[in-house]
This record gives sequence, structure tokens and C-alpha cells, in this order.
Amino acid sequence: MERQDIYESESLTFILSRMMKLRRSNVHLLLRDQEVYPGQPPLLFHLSRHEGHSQKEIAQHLQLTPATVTVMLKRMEKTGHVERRPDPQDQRISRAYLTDKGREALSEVKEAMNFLEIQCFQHISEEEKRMMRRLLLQMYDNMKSFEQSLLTEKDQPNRK
Amino acid sequence: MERQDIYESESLTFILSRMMKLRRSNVHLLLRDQEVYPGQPPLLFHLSRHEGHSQKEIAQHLQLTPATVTVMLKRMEKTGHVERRPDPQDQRISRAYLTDKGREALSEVKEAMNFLEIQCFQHISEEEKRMMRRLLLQMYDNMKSFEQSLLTEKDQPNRK
DNA sequence: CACTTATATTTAGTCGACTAACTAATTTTT
DNA sequence: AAAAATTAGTTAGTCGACTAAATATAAGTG
Repeated sequence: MERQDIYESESLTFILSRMMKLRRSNVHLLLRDQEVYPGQPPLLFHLSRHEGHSQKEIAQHLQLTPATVTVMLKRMEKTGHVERRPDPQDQRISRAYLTDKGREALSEVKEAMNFLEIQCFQHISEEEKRMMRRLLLQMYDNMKSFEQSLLTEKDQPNRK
Repeated sequence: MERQDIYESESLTFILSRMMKLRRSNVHLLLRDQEVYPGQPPLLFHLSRHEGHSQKEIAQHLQLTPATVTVMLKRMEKTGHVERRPDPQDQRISRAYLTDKGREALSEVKEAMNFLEIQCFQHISEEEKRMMRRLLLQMYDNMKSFEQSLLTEKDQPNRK
């Protein structure tokens, strides 16, 4: 069955996305007891380091849209991990805080995610990790340049 | 602004997911003229190689749930890229085929995706790519083992 | 043959991610 | 001071991905 074709694939991005998908699924399994979904740890971590950030600040840091942050925070309010309070000086601004429940969940999430990270890099040396880091950043830069060229192209009247 | 902290991050998986997110966004920009969404190329490619596969077969190959395949195919039927026909021998089975429009879109998508892949790996040597492939497969295997251990744990009566 | 079990797909609901449009508050301009 | 522009967040809608339950069809059993 072609379930195994990750081992035959020449496409690195294919392997990458399969690996990331599996990782995400493992995150899900790991976090189920904490009522935390796979997309939420980055937000939890951010709030633990930046108590009371506005939604705009959160969105910028996590590179998400404001709409996504609103929806996520709303859900996390619902599970009791987060609370939002209006800024005293500016009624447009909403600031997010971890609740006690949120902090509790967070420490377990931190532990779980660290554990996962260690498992993920089993049998991979520090040197190899360093090389991979360099290559990934190169890829990121390449994609950033590519994005720029696409967006520039988009603004051209004579595009295509 | 901490938008730049990908360059400071020690977490490879963080860098990985940021890079993959950016890539996906670029795929989106590239495919907008073809009425194709970033999740659809794998399914289009599969159908071009396996004309008439059942939804179950598609789901197994792409490692998606049947529900996801149903919803995706329905959307692609709507845009006219795909048509579904019942199997003549078994009324439970639905088989998917590319339309002419789908084939047309596919060839442009193929071109675009190849172009993107080339851009992604600029300034990275063949040797480096080989190493990265090995490391990614190792990570995949690690995550696979981890998943197994989690699922085994899940079936234990005395878990946690 | 009737009933039970298995199979393939669908539907409804959840999540995160985006876009576009909207709402309310604040700042800037006239 | 009033109007216009900007800002922060929200809502509605789209996508893909999953889960659980439902539906229709086929296979197996007594």
C-alpha cells in the first residue's frame, strides 16, 4: 500500500509536511487531558511571558490575523484558561491574561511539549541539528524572497 | 518587534512550522488564478496518477480521513475540477475523475509547484538536501514510535 | 430468507487559519 | 467643534483537518 511512499518520495517538502502532520497529531494526543488543542500552546506560552498583552500585540508576535486571535481567545475563555479585560485607557483594546487554570494547564503543556521535542530529535546529533537549523532558515529566507517577488508582481499593472 | 524571533529561536520545530506556514501562504498566492486552494494539489496529483480511485483509496493514499476526502471532493466538484461517479458494481463506492478543467488546472499547478520547490531550495546543495532528507525521515520515524507509545499507553487500564 | 455485521460515504460539529466587511472607539484633520 | 481617517476587535464566510454519528449498501450468518 502506498502509505509507505514517504520513504520513496524525492520531495523534501512532502516529507516535511507529512512529518509535521504526524507531529501535530501527537501534540493532540499529548494535550487531550489538559483541554488544550494543538494550536493553543504558542498562545499560552506567549501569555505566560507577556501577561496582559493586547490582541493586536499577540497577533503580531504570533504572526496571526487579529480575527484568528479573537476566535482563539474566545474559545480559551470558554474553557477557562484565559480571561480578557478592556484596557482602562482605551476602550478599543482588549488585554488577555492567563487564569489559574490556564497557568496550571500551561505547566503541564510545557512539560509535554518539551518531552515531545526531545523525542522528535532522538538519534540526531547536535551538529546535525545545527545544520538543519541553518538549512531551515535558508528555506525560510528563500520563501520570504519568493513572497516578495509574488507580491511585487501582484502590484504590476501588466501582470501575467 | 519580535516578528524576527525566528532567527533567535532555539526550537527547530518552531522554525519548521513558521517556514511551512510561509510556504503554504506562497502556495496560496501562486494558485489563486487556477481556483485551486493550497490543500488541493496533492489530491489533484493523486487523481492524475490514479484515475477513478474510490474515495476510500484516496483517503488511504493521502492519509486523510474519509470525511475530509468527501468534503474536499465536493468542493472540487463545485469548481468543476473533479467529477464523481458511482461504481457500477457497488453502490456504496464513489469514484473520482479529473475533468478537462481539472487537467488544465493541474498542469499549471504542477508547473507552479515545481517552480516553488526550486525557489524553496535555492542556495542549498544536493548534499545538504540529502542530509536533510535523512534527518526528516528520522524525525518522522521518531514521531511514529512516539505515537505508538502514546496509543499503547492509551489502551492501558491503569493509565496515569 | 431475515437478521446481523461490515463497509463506504455523508453530515454535523470542533479547531485554526485566512479574507472581507462591519462596529465602536480614538485620533487627526478641517 | 464637527467630520474624516485610523485603529482594535468582531463577525461571517471559506478552507482543510479531525471526530462521532448517521445513512445506505453489501456481505455474512443462522
